[in-house]
Amino acid sequence: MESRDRRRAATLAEIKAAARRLLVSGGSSAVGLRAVARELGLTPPALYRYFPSHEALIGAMIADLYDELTTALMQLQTTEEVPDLGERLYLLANGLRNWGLAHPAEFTLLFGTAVPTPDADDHDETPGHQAAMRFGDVFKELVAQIWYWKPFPYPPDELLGKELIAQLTQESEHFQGMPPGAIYLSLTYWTRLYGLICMEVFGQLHWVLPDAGAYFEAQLREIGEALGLDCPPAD
Amino acid sequence: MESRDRRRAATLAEIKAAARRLLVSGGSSAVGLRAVARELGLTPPALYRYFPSHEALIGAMIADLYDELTTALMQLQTTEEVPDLGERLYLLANGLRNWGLAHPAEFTLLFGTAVPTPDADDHDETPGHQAAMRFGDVFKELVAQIWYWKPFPYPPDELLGKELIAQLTQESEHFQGMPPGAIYLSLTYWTRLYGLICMEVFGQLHWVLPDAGAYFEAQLREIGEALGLDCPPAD
DNA sequence: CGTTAACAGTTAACGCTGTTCACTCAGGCT
DNA sequence: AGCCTGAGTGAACAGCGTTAACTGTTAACG
Repeated sequence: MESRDRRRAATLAEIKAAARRLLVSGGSSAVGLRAVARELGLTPPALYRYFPSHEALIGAMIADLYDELTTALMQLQTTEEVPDLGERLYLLANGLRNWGLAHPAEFTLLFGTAVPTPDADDHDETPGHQAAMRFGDVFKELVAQIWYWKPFPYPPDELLGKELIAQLTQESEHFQGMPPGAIYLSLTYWTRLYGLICMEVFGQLHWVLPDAGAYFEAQLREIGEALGLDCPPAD
Repeated sequence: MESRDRRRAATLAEIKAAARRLLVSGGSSAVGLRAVARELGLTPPALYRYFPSHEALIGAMIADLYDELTTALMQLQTTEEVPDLGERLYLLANGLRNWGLAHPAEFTLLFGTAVPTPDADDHDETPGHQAAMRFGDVFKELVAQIWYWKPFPYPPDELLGKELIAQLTQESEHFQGMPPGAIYLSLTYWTRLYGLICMEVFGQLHWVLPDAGAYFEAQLREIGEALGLDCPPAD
């Protein structure tokens, strides 16, 4: 006999699975409360035993997607033994890109939606936010590893300005004590990667490059080189 | 007495104005057909005299927003006399950023939504697509001006790979005959700008930098320097 | 000038959505 | 055994995009 909580957890998983299915097949607008209920052979109000609102369901799905992406990227780096840190950066970047291209609906939900500002008063810790931070940590960790394995050259503080240096210094603890200039450079490459992948997944790059694969690789090579890693050569 | 077409054009403008108002105040989901009608004191079916569907209304709004952004950026470069091309790049980049920060809902609608792939068969020329291309041309033009004013150093072809070079060469005509390496560099900076602004507007940067202004300026300085332009110093 | 046709706009309705309330009914706990 | 929690249902409400049939006004044409 299945324990009550177990049954509940099972249906909860089924709900999220159905929601995910609808998201993939029809985009975020297709994942409606009624549609999910229909998918499970339930009546709409039944779902309110599991989620207080439609928005909460979407939020839970976002958190799950972040976690899925995070573990997928981490596995990509650990399963295949990769002693080379350059290879790991390459795997991480390509993994993120491939995930986005393979799951455009999910990617759009995670990265193409404006997240409400934390309001600065109290960091509203929704599950989605926490999962997003865990996702960011993957990159931060790798970057710190690269730094402490072989420090890379970074721009002098004068170029960045006092204010930015101050802000970056405050973030130093989250980057395992890296100097602000190195954090700046890491951030630069992170935003470059993000912009690249967003533009490609959102189709914003089609107008100039029908296939952005080669472009992405070149960018990756450039970044790896700047970080002092040896990357596979072009062609 | 107002001509019939004039009255029609007027109401059409009012509809789009109301839609815009709703977009600003409540995000894209607030732009409903019925809500727009309510805003104008009309009944919902009346709007079908002006737009064949709700989606068409949104599409028209997207096209308008692209055009508004495009002309705003062009005016920014022409009204104030700016002989210096570095200043113009600075104005363009900051103009785009400021527009995005000032109009997050509109920005999200334009850049945070996956545009359906052109299907490669026949470039479906919706008004939105055309307007998006006009927007892209602003950047292409400025970059070409900078290039022909004072060519900037670009990476050697060996670093980019044959395939990418071939793709970029094909786009050379849209960049006024610039060499592929220079197009590559221009594209690099465009994607960097895009990623930077997207991350900031979508709130993806809050987690590491509460105020991305200084960071953005440093990035801009870096880009300007690489293009051989003199930019204002930090602080 | 009078007729006609096009057009803006309305009312009513359909099926859809998220959400709430009152209810049933089975399972687990004391 | 009896109660009670909780999963699930049915009916209903308001709002959504959309369609059809209808009204009145207004421009155009014989």
